[in-house]
Amino acid sequence: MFSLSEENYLKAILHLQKTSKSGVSTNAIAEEMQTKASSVTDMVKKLSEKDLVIYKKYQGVYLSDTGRKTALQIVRKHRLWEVFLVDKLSFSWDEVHEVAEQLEHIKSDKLITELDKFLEFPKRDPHGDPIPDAKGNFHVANKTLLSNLSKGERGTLVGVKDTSTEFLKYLDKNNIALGKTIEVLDKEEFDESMLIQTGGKTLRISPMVTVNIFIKQ
Amino acid sequence: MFSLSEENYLKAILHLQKTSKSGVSTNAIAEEMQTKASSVTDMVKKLSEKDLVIYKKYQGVYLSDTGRKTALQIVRKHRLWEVFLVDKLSFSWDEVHEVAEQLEHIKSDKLITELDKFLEFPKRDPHGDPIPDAKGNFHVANKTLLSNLSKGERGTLVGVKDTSTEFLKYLDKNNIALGKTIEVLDKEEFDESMLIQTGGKTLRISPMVTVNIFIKQ
DNA sequence: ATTTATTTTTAGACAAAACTAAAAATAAAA
DNA sequence: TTTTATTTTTAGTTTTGTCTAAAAATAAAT
Ligand SMILES: [Mn+2]
Ligand SMILES: [Mn+2]
Ligand SMILES: [Mn+2]
Ligand SMILES: [Mn+2]
Repeated sequence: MFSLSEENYLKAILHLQKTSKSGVSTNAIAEEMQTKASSVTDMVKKLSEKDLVIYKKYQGVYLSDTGRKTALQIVRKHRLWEVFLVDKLSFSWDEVHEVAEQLEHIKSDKLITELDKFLEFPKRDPHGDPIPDAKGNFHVANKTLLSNLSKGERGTLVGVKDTSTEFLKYLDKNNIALGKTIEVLDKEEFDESMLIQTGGKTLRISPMVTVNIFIKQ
Repeated sequence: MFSLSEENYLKAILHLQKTSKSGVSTNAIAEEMQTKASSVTDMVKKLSEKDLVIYKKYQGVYLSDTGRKTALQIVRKHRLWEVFLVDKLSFSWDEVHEVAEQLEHIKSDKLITELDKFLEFPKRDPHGDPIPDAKGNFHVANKTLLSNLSKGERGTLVGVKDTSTEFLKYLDKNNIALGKTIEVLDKEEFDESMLIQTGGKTLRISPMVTVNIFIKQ
């Protein structure tokens, strides 16, 4: 259907449009895809030809309905494979992304239907992100950043914003994990750092950490 | 490491060199890969540059040690994925090939190690073909074609030579399956057709069938 | 409202992997 | 052993996706 490259562009645009009211800029896509702006312009023209995006010169790019649907199916595959790797093949959550980046491009409807069934229809991936269903629908959790909590408040860790290996390994090292309760024992006004309690331990974390953890209260 | 195309060429050459004492010809590769001879020459030069094959103009091509090793790892991945699809995702043996052709190119050592473990180190794929281990070693079964059996002889079906969907579906339809016992009730001299008994049924099969079934006596 | 800076697009080039058409080498036939 | 047929290689294109460098458009600053 679509090339590996086209699929990656669609996914990148889907990701970027969540954090911008207007169209997604050429430079933003280039940054996200680790490529050059001129390459982005070329590809965006091609996607526009195929009616996967709406594009007017210098005006940024928007996903069309089919473009959005296609992108959501790639995301679905990516996240289902991540669940597979963690639940069945004992990967840790910081090891799955690279492999899922490859697996998400395998073309087979039956494969993904059966994988979903085999995994017992998971609703979230190992990082807490929702898994779209076959029609592209998914449940958006009402979550907030840990940085928004005040002293004395508590909640459950339901997701991470930064999914880099470095960050995830840092969390592992400090016993901070998905599903665990976090309580804000203290919040330093000066640097916005927090003293938290989780997994039976008390530790101080910097704002770089608190703005990358999603909490459900 | 190697491109998808390079990997497919190596696999094709590995496959072809089993049935030819001398070097594998350009035309044979072209036929196997559904491409043109000129394309093969180009790629063979490239593989030769990378020391994956030994190639002298007009003399055919041979796999080098690293070429053979690489090809065997692709075969290993292909067959492990086929086992996964049949054993875990309820694919039938005639549906797996196309998907395995894609999955065999996923690059991750951990993935294949863990998959092997998850499947409990299978020795053969759903078509009875041996699965090379991480070092490229595999067990060659002493099997013979059903067509070589005489009236009265029997054996177990341990493999198929033709793995096309059409052939496999024909076998399914007639209750002929891997692991089942087959007894030759009669052999017609004139057209080499056979009357066989398997799965509690008696049926007559043509030589097109008998030369594509491997038996262990 | 100009000037300056930034972003985006165009123009031209390149590498990978395929193709067609023609030339060269090898194999088969006369 | 010539002649003919087949196989293989070369030469020149094409497509996809990328790049650099330069031009054009938009945004920011004076
Ligand atoms: Mn991921
Ligand atoms: Mn994820
Ligand atoms: Mn196969
Ligand atoms: Mn097989």
